[in-house]
Amino acid sequence: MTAAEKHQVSRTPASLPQPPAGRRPQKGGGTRLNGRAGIRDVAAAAGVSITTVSDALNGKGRLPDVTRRHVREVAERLGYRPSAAARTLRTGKSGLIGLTVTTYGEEPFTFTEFAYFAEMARAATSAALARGYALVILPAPARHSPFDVWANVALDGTVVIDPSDEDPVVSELVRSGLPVVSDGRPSGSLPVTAWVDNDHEDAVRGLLDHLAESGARRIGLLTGTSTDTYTRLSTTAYLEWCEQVGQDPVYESYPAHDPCAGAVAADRLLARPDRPDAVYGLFDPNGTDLLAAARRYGLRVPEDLLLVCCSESTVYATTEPPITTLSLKPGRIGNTVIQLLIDAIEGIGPTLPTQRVMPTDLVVRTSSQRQGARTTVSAPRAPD
Amino acid sequence: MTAAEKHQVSRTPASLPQPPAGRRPQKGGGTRLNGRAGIRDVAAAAGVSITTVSDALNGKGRLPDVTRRHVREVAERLGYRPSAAARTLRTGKSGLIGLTVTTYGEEPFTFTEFAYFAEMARAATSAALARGYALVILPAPARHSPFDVWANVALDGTVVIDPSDEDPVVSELVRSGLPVVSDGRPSGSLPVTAWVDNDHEDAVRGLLDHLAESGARRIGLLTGTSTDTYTRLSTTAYLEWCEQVGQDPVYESYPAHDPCAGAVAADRLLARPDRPDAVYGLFDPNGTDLLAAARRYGLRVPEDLLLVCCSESTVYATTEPPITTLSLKPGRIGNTVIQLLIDAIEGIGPTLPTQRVMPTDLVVRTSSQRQGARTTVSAPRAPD
DNA sequence: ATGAAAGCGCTAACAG
DNA sequence: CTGTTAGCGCTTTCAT
Repeated sequence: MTAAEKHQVSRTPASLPQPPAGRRPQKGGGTRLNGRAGIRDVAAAAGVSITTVSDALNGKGRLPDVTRRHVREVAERLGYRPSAAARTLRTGKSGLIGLTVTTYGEEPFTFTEFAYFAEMARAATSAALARGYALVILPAPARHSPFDVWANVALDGTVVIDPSDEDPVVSELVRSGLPVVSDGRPSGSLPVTAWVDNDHEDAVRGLLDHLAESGARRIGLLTGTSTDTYTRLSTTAYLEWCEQVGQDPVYESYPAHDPCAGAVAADRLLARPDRPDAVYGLFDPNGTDLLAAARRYGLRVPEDLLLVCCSESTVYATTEPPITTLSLKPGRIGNTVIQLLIDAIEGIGPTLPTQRVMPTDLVVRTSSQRQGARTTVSAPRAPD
Repeated sequence: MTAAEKHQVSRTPASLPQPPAGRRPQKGGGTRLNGRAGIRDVAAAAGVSITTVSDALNGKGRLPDVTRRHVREVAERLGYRPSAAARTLRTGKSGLIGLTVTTYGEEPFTFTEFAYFAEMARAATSAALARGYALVILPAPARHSPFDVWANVALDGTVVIDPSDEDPVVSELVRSGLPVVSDGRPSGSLPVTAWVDNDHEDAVRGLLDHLAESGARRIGLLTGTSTDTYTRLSTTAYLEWCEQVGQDPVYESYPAHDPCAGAVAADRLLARPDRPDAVYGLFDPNGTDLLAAARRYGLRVPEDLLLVCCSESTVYATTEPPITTLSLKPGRIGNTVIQLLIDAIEGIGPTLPTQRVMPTDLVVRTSSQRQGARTTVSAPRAPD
């Protein structure tokens, strides 16, 4: 006698059967699952076994087309929806990818706050969906958040945007064997599965060259006080470039996540005795702030001051004048991050770790083109 | 050593006698779970049963504090992470909430594309997280799209932004018993669990009054050709308002999801023989487009033309001149939607259906304040 | 106070 | 080709 038979119980509706051995409802019978049909209901209704149902629905076995079609029909008729939870438990794959962005400052949740994140997230979501995965938005690991949402979600992998040094959650995830791909080089020695980042140094050099082409003699930098790799690499590249062309560095730093501090720093930069005749701002709002500051000091852009900032915002196309921006192409990054992650999840691709450096895009507008400046482009620097 | 140690010693780890049928693999034994510790490993290591482990970790049973602490310690030491999949399967709750936005036009995925969605999603994510849920971004159900993703994720409920008429996925979800809360009144007879929306009619009346206060004699409208409730309600309110004050309606419609069409429509509106001296644009980009069109026709804002548009974008604070905007307060909506949905999921609150109408916010800037116009604000209309 | 056992619904070996 | 069976790892009565 099989276990099933042993547990078999008559489907007497209201009668209270004695509780011994099995309370299992009849196998082919009643509707469970919170009123919805389960795989066994479909099997019964279609007159096949649950295996056949599973195979028919997943295109797995080598069933005759008739059976397959029939089962699918019955399933449809019963409004059968397979339980994702059961499938996940069984297969160990949830089809879910976590997406986290490190929050700066006091803000609880800065997702979509900045054009960069918004676009990156959009692209990532889209790319994941295209490969059959969905994204779960998860909070940056605040120290001891109330619910540990992280623990309650079955993830196949995680994307981390701008992981901070030694991020505890990331290490934890990696240690537990979950693939983690980061947008931005991991600072410290975070052992991510892979990372994607821009070639920030190259971008800065290119844009400084562009400003110099436009006639800039002294280029200033608006940078951040934080130690993330973006800020660090960009600033270093600036300093090196200055040294190379023999210009004294002129820069102001401020805490990048403080919106007011940026405006103040922009002002400070233009108030200096060694006022630059061109400025590159590392952060999105710098363009607006610098423009405002320039106005206060009666500086015309681009006649008296050339301006470039790093931003994904479209507003700089319509400012007065339009401002040249460096785009990090977050969409491309989001897409790449997801491809890498899913490859890792599915065991495709190299056995890691992988890193991908993506190009940036300088969108040249009026603010960086001085009237009468040469428009020829200098030959690319020789690789040294 | 500690009480824990004592506990462990007194609890002689019962070497299990051979189970009757002997089919079951060793219960307290080896490490499964893809190399990670399972609840049974913890139980064995702590010298207790898996029940006790579960209770200890979930704060459920009435265990002595010592046991609880001991179990937690052991779990921590083994790096035990409970399987979310198993928990979900067992409890029927995943802690996951779906978030969908109906896509317009051909775009594959417009999530975060518009400031409204971005902010709404941000707030919703934040609110969900605060109550222990995470959001899963899901694609709008394109006609016969890979429905797969929807079927492969265990959802406790879903948020739908701007559901289209008779959205098949929504009906399907509702039919299968899943709570669905929509942002925006469901068009047609979509049987959502609850919905949240702005009082669009009131908003339009208020803003038209404001324009009239500022001296507008003929207010034009830039509206959409689509039939969604937002467009419909706003347009109707406009027409009724016109009738009420005895003004001939002056409006242009265009397909709202087409970015170029908006600029053209703005131009058309200002090119009319019965050119309005004030315009309200229903969609985000209308402000910029109208400003550009006004410039082309040599109209000064606000001297010759008053301008208001519905937008969440911050750019209108810094345009020349700054433009008055109607904010729908997407953050508030996102938060409310989530509260309603989680209440429904957890069985709190009214037995539905619920609907919540949220106020809007007119951010008055230069573009709607004609020089010399009265600045007093009319008393709010009495509730009728 | 603690443990044994029964599954949640599904998929994957392995028999027939 | 199709069915039987054994769990995936956890929560939960129920019995001790």
